[in-house]
Amino acid sequence: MRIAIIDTDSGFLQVFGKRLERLGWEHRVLASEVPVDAIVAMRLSAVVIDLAVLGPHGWDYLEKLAAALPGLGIVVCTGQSTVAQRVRGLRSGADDWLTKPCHPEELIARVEAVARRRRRSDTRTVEGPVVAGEIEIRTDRFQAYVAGSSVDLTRREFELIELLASADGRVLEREEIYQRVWGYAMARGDRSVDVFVRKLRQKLEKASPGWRYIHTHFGVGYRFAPEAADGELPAEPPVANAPVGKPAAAPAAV
Amino acid sequence: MRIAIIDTDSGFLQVFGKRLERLGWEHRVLASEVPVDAIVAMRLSAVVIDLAVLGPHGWDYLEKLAAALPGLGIVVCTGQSTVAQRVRGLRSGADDWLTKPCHPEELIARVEAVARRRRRSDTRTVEGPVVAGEIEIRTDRFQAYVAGSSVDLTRREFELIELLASADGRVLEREEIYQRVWGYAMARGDRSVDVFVRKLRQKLEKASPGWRYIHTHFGVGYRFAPEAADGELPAEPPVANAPVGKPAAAPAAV
DNA sequence: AGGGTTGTAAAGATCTTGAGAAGATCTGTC
DNA sequence: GACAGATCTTCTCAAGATCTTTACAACCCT
Repeated sequence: MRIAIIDTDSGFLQVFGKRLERLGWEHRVLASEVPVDAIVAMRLSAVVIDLAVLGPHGWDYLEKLAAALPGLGIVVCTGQSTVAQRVRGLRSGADDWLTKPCHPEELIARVEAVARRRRRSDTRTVEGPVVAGEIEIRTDRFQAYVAGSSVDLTRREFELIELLASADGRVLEREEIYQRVWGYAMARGDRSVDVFVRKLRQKLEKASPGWRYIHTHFGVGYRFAPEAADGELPAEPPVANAPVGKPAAAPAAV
Repeated sequence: MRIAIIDTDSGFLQVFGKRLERLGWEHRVLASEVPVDAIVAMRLSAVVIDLAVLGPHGWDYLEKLAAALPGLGIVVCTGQSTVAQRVRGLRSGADDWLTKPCHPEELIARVEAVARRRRRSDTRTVEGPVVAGEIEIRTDRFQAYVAGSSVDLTRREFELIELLASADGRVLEREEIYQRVWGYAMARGDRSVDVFVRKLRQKLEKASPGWRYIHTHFGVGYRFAPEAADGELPAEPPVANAPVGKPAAAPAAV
């Protein structure tokens, strides 16, 4: 959840900001009017605006903002107001109007409610496809491709490779993998993860021979990292945290 | 605009009702709790609820309603309440919460704001005809054509193909399809989507043999992509998602 | 060398989908 | 208001995919 707050009321900002921190929402405070284009660039879920900060042309701004970003949630949180003002604000494109002083929890709940609606429209954030080695992982198709042709992964296989690939080179333990792909705790002695890693390796090997993608870390788990089979490492910068025990590729021989 | 009001406060109902008449909104007053299914059948844009009327299990009702009709606007308009209650209501699925006594104009503006947000999701903008493979989808006529002659799709069939085609190659899960075509949440075990996909395939096959349009993604859902049956792919760019609404490659074949 | 880990394979269980068709519902007409 | 036709739902069955489990071999580390 990414939101921006256009306000200058330091007390309000402090209380609200603290709450947002705790929720882990990315947020940004804007002390004054910001060009609509800039707001567009921020890719926000919602904005909280105190119309008083914007002065008389706040109405204008509201309309422009709403028109430019029909998917953006707009919550006006401002001081005392008349019914006519609130109606005007809502008609201008605001999704909600809250009067200060207000409880931060209520503001958050209202922002959530507004964003909930919004989310439904542009479901599934169109993320750029992830590319690793020769394979390309496309979340929007639940499938991986090599040179444009499908690797024919099943649902579980796809979710597994997606998880591994998104771990960005870290080693993932079986428990964690299971938990995140299957959605519940792994029973002791369950070998499902191993079995699926094998299936994945098989399919990847067939589709992209000459590359190794999934590496075993004995006694720990698996790590995803595209690696040309001939030992050519695709310029992997030595990240700060050296993985437990085995830093580089073990069989770096050759 | 069709709305329902679940309330018993005659004064409020009278004032508000009169205002609605003047606006020309279809509306219906429900004096007590009504089964969620009945609400579904009413095909509403929004409901206004006084939680006090429903008693202690109003929260439950709110949740059920919101879950069954994710697209329905829900505005709670009720007497004095605490912040905690409002937060709970909003989290349960209410889109807005207004405290009585309230000005009817504000209530209307809020219902409008909520409905506006809702409508945004099923954006039915008038776009030029979409062409995919041999078929042409004309939103303005609620019909698809091949070589100028109608494919004779029923309403649901049309809405389904329109949705799939507009997804631009993405895989859509059954839940999402159902939600967007039928307008409410899919019951577990409902096979309607499958049945309609079959009907669509049948009609498309008859009208445009030699092409495959709807592809099954086992365990996930369906994906729309015109594809000549002989394996000729109509030049589908491997990476980067093609811009929406671009028939593009379609006529390449033939 | 030995105990615990992992790779491999295959059988069996489970879940999904395609297909047909009966039943329910809607719509317009008489 | 009853009727006929179209449309939508729901149900069942069977084929097919996928997932889970089990067994055993190969492997790693101490």
